[in-house]
Amino acid sequence: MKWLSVGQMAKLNQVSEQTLRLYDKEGLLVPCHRGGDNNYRYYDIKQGAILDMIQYMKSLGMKLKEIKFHLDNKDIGYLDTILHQRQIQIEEEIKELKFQRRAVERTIESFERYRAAPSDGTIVMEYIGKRQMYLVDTDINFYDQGIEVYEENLRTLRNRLAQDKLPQIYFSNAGSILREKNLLERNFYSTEVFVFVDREFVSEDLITTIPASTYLCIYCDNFYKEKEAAELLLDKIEEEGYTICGDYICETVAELPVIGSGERGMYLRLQIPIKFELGNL
Amino acid sequence: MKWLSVGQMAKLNQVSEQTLRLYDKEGLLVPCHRGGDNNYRYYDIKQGAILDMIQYMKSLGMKLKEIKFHLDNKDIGYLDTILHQRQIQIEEEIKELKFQRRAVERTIESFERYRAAPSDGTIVMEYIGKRQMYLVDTDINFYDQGIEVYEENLRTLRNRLAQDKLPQIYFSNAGSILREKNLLERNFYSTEVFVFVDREFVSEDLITTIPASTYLCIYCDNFYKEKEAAELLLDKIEEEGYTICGDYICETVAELPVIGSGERGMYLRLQIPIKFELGNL
DNA sequence: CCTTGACCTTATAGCAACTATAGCCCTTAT
DNA sequence: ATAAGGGCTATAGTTGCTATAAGGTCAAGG
Repeated sequence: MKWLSVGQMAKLNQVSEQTLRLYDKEGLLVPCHRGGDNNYRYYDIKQGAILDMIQYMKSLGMKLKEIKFHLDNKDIGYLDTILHQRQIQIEEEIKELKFQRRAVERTIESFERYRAAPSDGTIVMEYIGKRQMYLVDTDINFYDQGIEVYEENLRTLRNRLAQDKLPQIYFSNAGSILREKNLLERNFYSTEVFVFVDREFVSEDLITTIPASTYLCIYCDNFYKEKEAAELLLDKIEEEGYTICGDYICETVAELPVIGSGERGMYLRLQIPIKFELGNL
Repeated sequence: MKWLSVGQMAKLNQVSEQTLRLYDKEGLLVPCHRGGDNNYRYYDIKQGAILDMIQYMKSLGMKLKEIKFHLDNKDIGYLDTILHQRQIQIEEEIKELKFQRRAVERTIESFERYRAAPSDGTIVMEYIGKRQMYLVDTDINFYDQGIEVYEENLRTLRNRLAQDKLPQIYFSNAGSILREKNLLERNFYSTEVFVFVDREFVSEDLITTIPASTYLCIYCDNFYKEKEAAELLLDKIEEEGYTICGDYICETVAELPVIGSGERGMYLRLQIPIKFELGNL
């Protein structure tokens, strides 16, 4: 029967010596012998089985103290319970990661769109497919009062998002909606903010769908210029004789991490859905 | 322009006051004003945008110091890099979790099989389907030298498993194989240990496949009784006139967390594949 | 005017599972 | 004699908070 020193035991089991000393101190894995004079730790190779058990339990998300309790009490039924708990936990973690994956993808797309986007003030016609949004009506018109109130509305949106247990990560692409009726009157009155979401990740009843349409869009790099840019857009629509056929959407194409002024650095795409009079075709 | 106190800012943004104070101290989010006399922190609601950014970066797996560096340096390209890194990382994490999910499932099954298993010494005939294993030849015969050498072989297996980047979690169901040639001569000589793995999770070239077969099995609750039990099995096969048609497998049905003696608590299923002579049908 | 309670301040310790470092001992080989 | 290589213990650092203590501030009511 040969004994192993900490170093040997550590190498054999791919853990650090420190870890073994810690496990000793915590009573998780006490070396089977201590050198009488030099006080060295000596392990039996068979103790590797305990180390396996510890690592297995650790991978199940158990804490060292739980593991110790476990090894001390040799309670087999308990492990079974933990395995089932862990199974549920794993499902949740996978779901969460899939959420995140989509959100990161979305952000990358958004950056790409930002890079490829026309410069500030450009007016373009774009066809935009059907979109889903998570919409919140805050009952507070932010066009009246400037960015503070808009921020407050965003907080509300965020909190609702949390309430409905949707990932905060969607929050990186917020926007606002101005209803057709107000738009036609050039009455900038909106109390509704939203984030775009994915149909497959969010339950039906929380979603508002925006139909596909051709939009006349203007790009805008500053929150304060939104109204002005939107007016330009409306002028253009009148000039060309297009017909507005839905709500105005102010979409944050990219939220920039550069917040020099202490305010959001935004790149906006303002969108008005239009259709053409027969004569224009 | 109204200021928010820590408490208000915290409530509005769903973080704790402590967290805000920490971010202040670390220079991540410094309140825009400090009350002259009372030294209270006062935030501008617009600073919520920075908090959003921080939380977003945090969700991307960045550390506070990295985030600070980032906010200080306003480096937009870097964020893009991080997003791509995070994407890869998420993929890996999902893969790892799927691995784990399967492994936990496997362990639960294994417990169930243990509970339903015949008692020690029972001989049963069982049909067992095709199985995949990750096999390692250690060149050291453990039947010669007892459990220490077997343990050493398991260490080798584990290290190879790690080398090939397979999840350690498979390790909970190890076993050994005794080749047909040696089996027929009742020569207990084996240098090969294995873990069962799932085809879909492990690349082809690392896998050894065991064909489906009818097996004569004996159950055994102790490592030291393996040889003896296996002899009984061989006796039975001779007695019944069955023909051995493959390698002997010693499978750990359940590794018990109960390690009173400091040794592995095992429940083994010893398996010998057989076919029937025509006359026996 | 004083108290009460809600709110703010700072500083310090705790968590979890290690890792890293310092300061020391012992053995063996050069 | 000394240097290398192992071992020992004790302590501090890591990360992003949370919790607590001990005290200052503020608005309202008796």
